[in-house]
Amino acid sequence: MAYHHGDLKKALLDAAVAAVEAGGVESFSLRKLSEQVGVTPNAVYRHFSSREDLLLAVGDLGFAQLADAFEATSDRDMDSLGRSYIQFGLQHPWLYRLMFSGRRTSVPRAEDRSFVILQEAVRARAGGEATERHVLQESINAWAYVHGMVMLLLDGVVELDEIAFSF
Amino acid sequence: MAYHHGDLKKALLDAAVAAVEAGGVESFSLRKLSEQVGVTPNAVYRHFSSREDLLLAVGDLGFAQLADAFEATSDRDMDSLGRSYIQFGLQHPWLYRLMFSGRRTSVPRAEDRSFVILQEAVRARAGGEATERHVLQESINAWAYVHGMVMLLLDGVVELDEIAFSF
DNA sequence: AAACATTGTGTATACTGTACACATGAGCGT
DNA sequence: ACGCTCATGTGTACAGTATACACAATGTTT
Repeated sequence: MAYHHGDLKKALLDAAVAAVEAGGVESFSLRKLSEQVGVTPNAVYRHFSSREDLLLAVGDLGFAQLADAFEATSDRDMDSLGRSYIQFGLQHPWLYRLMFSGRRTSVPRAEDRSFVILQEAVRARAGGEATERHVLQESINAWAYVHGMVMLLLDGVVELDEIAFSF
Repeated sequence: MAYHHGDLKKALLDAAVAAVEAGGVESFSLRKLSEQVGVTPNAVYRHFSSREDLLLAVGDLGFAQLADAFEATSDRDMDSLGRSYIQFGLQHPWLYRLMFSGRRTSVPRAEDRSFVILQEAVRARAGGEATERHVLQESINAWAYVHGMVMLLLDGVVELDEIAFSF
């Protein structure tokens, strides 16, 4: 048997992301995952303390990807950022759901690159004379708006062609 | 053994709602549920074709409760309705999550009492000369906004005292 | 080469949803 | 009142799940 897989942790994470994106959290199984990677179920426990811990890591990876997509948007006005955000959600429906499934007691924010970019856009639009609290509140409002829109789209409550997205 | 429980279906549904509200979908177990109600696990299958089917019914019940709360709001302007909506979400965090967990291929809307009330509020604010399409779009926007806000609150991303909720 | 730590395997357990055959008893027609 | 029928429950069984614990294989350090 080939012990020492190479970088099993990364392999597991990648496969886990793929599995979640394919079928969602509910269909995700440690055993199936380990079999795919070609390793015993228990091997997973050397790198993650539990299934839940692994899913948490997958979620973090999702947030990182989202931040990447955010940084990659050329025009950093609120409208463009909003569209990027929604696009990401639609491209990674199950991963996005996992990120906001309430597993983590608190989703990162201050440390989050995405939120910083959003706040800058809000500040830019406000035009200089805006209190920090106002910027924060408007950022939250904007986030809530696009987040809700993604969720409604993912749930099939609304269709893309019937929404009028704008700030 | 006491066959014919009386109204087992209702008893199961009630207990299921309670279980979901207590610990969320992931901790929900058919066996624990049946034990609580005092019946064999398989008895459940006389009334629901699967665990998933049962959870779907629980979700529907959640939507009905939400509509009740919506109808109970005295001032049916958008602000009051929005606050009712958010309050419901915060009072039933796990149930609310279940309702928007993507189990149902499409969440009801046209048949939904809540959405009708929302549309009336939007129409009232628009002041008469608004196309139906515009009313629909604004309703969706409003829904996305409050829905996203509830989700961010439930996830602990934002706190109640730092949001500035308004339309 | 020998000792040690890391990272995998093997075995076992308790729990899950659910399929299938059977038992119970309520409500009906006679 | 009797027996038939059928809805609604039980009993048994199975495959799949996460995961705890002891052990084996490998990589690393001395």
